[in-house]
Parts: sequence; structure tokens; C-alpha cells
Amino acid sequence: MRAGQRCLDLLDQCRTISQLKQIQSHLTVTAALYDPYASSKVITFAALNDHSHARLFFRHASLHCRTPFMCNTMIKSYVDMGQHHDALAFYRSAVAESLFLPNNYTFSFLLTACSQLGDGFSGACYHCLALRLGWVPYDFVRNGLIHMYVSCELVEAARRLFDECLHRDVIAWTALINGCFKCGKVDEARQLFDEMPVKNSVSWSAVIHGYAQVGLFAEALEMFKAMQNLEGVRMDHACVVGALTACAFLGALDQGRWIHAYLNRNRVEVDRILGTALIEMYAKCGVLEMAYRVFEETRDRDVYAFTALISGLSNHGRSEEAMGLFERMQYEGVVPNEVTFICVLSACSRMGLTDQGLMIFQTMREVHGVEPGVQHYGCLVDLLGRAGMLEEAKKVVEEMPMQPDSYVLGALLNACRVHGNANLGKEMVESIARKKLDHGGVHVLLSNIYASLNKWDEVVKVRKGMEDKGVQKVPGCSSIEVNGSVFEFVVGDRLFPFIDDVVETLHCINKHLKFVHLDKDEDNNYGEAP
DNA sequence: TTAGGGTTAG
Repeated sequence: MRAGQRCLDLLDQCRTISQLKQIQSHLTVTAALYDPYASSKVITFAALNDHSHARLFFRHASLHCRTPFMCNTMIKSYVDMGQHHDALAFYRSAVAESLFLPNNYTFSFLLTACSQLGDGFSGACYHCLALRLGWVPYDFVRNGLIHMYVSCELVEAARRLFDECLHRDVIAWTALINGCFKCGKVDEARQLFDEMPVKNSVSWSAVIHGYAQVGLFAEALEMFKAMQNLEGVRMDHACVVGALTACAFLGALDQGRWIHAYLNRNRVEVDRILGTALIEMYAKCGVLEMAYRVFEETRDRDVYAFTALISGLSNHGRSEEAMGLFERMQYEGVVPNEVTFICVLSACSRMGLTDQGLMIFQTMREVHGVEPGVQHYGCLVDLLGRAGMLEEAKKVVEEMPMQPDSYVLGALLNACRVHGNANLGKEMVESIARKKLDHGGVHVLLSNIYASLNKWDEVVKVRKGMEDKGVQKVPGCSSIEVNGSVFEFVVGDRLFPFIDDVVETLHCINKHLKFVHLDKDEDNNYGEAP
């Protein structure tokens, strides 16, 4: 039986769910709904527009209408809605009820769900099933498997699959490159990228973001520049966002400005993601007025755009404006998230707004529905610690519902140093050691507390203890852009050709700052600073 | 039907 052509045409023109229901009634009355083709059309529209109707329709559809297409449509609609557990549950029940055999499309959707859930076990089970049913050689299934293994941080499995396949397309290469960056295999990722026979803008953006993801921002920017010299590769939004992120972290303002000018020159529409990347770049480079300008020009500003600017303002000593922007975002109906609260609490901390910070912390869960995490407790400890409320800060550390991390302990120990309370610092470090929460950083901070109190014997003891335990601290790193070139400096690294001049200049600046500080503190003029 | 993009304290 074939549904009337007129009804099928009407289904194609259907715009609303009520129109669909009318056509569906007609198909039911005329028994044309038993036609699997007509059923497929109904469920496709319903899955996109009214998922509860799609579920009902599937449940009541006759068995012979429950084709793989209908099942796949339902699974895909769950995946599209982000309901990945439901997608897998629907698949299992469909298989159990109607002897539905998955096809290449089914695996594609199931593997996307597993990727999103990070569920490598289920993904591997579907891999076995796909092998048994002979679907693995199909591009979409094989690439879906590689992506699934990469998303579940099972990059070795992804690599094996990649090595086994004879016809690797750009998607397989790009998925594996992402996986290598994700697990820190930077050289392997780069080797794959250099070897891949065809590169497109997605593979270029993957490598730019990959470098940025592991903190190799100069390399990310180099790749962005290399991409621009190629013909036939489109410099799309994702590549530009990656390059702007690298500029932001390197402080490469000239490069960032060049990219912004390029976007304007080529009339590239700045969407909210690109807008946020520009805001972040200008804010991190200290050009807050431009960050503001881009922010105001960005349409559909969301929590990311607001948070980027709040963070920038707070980091550049404009905490009051940051707090004003926090109020504005709520007034504009943008809901703050957990990152926003980190920035806002930090702004309160820097501005000494202890009461306001405490109030905001308390309203996080009750008013905004954001559960305070370890990072927020870190901000709270910093807020109290900076205000000299060391006992209160200590109480927070002792009573917080999760183990304190190095940020929380660092905030408390830093407060001990600033307020000259070595006993509390020592007590905390000993307590940390007893609980086996030993971080290299806390020993350095304890040593700094003693140093600030001129207790050099204690400093030596702490440093000796660190050596004995083999505790190491990651060296600090800084970078600056001069005349379009980025220079990076790591603690202890003396390879830079003009390092002696740099050190000499830093000594001069240091001396100058000390003069200014003394002059200000004691209202005394010690003569002209060098 | 499969690969790539934005906010994070000290």
C-alpha cells in the first residue's frame, strides 16, 4: 500500500506540529500510515519539532513500520537534544522489542552519543557489534569509532584503527590529530599533520587549537601564519578563534589587532564566539577600551562574552566596573555560570569587598543554582585571607565539602605570609602533609612565609625537606611581544642573547619601585629614582 | 550520519 501522493506532498510542506497532526489523522483514517515511507516522513518532522509526539508515534506505530530509518531518526533526535543516555536506552529497547538490526547510520549516532558521554566501554561494545555486522569499513562508522576512542581518551585504540584502515580520509586524520593533542602527544600530532595528504580548514584549526590547548601558543600562531600563505585553505572562524586565543596568552597585541583588521576588511561577520575571542584577546593584552567596544558590538552576548570582560576588568584593577558588569548581565537576563563566579569573587577579593563577596558566595547555590566547587572555595579563602580573617579562612579550608586543592592552600598560605602568621602557615602545611595532600607549591609558600619574616634557618629547613622528598616546582614562564615578535622567558633560562641587559633593566625597575614604595609609605623623598 | 571555535582565582 502506498500513501496517497497528495498526503506525502502535504507532509513535505508541513510547517507546524498541528498541521502534522491533521495530516497524520487523515493517514490513520485511510490506513495509509501503515506505509513505512509515510511513517518515516511523520517521525522525521515530529522528531525535529515535538519530541514527545515522536516518542508517542513510534510507540504506537505498527511493527512493520518500525524500520531502521525510524529507529535511527529517534536515536539521532535524542543525540541532537543532548540526551545521550536516552539515545542509547532507546536503541537498546528498540533492539529488544523489534529485532531491529543496526546499520551504518545507527552506529554513527550511537558512537556520537558514546563520544559525548565519554563512555568508551559502550563504544567498544558497539565497535564489536559493528565488526560482527560488517559495518567497520564504512567511512562514517570507522571515523565515528576513531572519534569515539579519541573522545574517551583511548587514543591507542584510535591509532590502531587508523593504522588498520586502507583509505583514510581527512576526517580520520583530523580526529586522530585531535586525540594526540588531547593526550599530550604533541610530536605525534605534528607528525600526523605533516604527513596527511589533504589538509582542509578543519585540520588546520585542529592543529592551531591543539597547540593552544597544550600551552604552545607561539607554535599555534606559527601554524596560523603558515596557513595564511597557502592557497585554497579558507581562514574560517575556528582558525581565527584559535589564533586569537594564542595572541591573548602571548600578549601579542599587534598580531591580534592585525586579525581584527583582517576581519573588518573582509567584512567577516563576528559571531558571539569570535566576539568573545576578540574580547579576551584585547582584555588579556590590556586594551580594555577595545574589549569594551567589541563587547558592545557583539550581538547575542552570552555568559562567555560577559565573563571574558568581567575577568579582563578584574585583572586590570577595574574591579568596580567588573562588579557593575556582573549586575548588568543579570539585568539583561544572562545567567552567570561557575566561571563567572570565580571572576566575580576574585574581583571582590582584590577590591576588599569582603561582605559582598561572602554574600555572592552564599547566593551562588540558592539564587543562581550554581553549586560552589573547589575553585570557588579557593576564591573564598583568598577573599577572607586578604582581609586578614585568617581564622575564618582556615575554618573554610577545614570544613569545605571537598579536599582542598593547591589553589585553596596557596591562597591560605599566601594570606599567612602577607599577614605575618608563620605559625598558622606551618600548622597548615603539617596538616596537609598528614593528610597526604602534599603539593610542591605549599612548601615554597611556607618557605616564603619564613623568608618574609627573616627566619632564614627555617627557610633552609623547608628547602632541605623539599630536596629530601624530591619535591619539584614547575618553573614560571612569561612572554612579551616587541615589534611583532614574541619573546618567552622561563625561570633560570639564560639562553636569550640579551639576557644580561634584561636582568640589569629588571634590577633598575625593582630599585625604582622600592624607592617609590618607600617614598609613598613614609612620605619621605629619598632622591631621584634611577 | 563522521573531524575543528569562546569565559577560570593565586
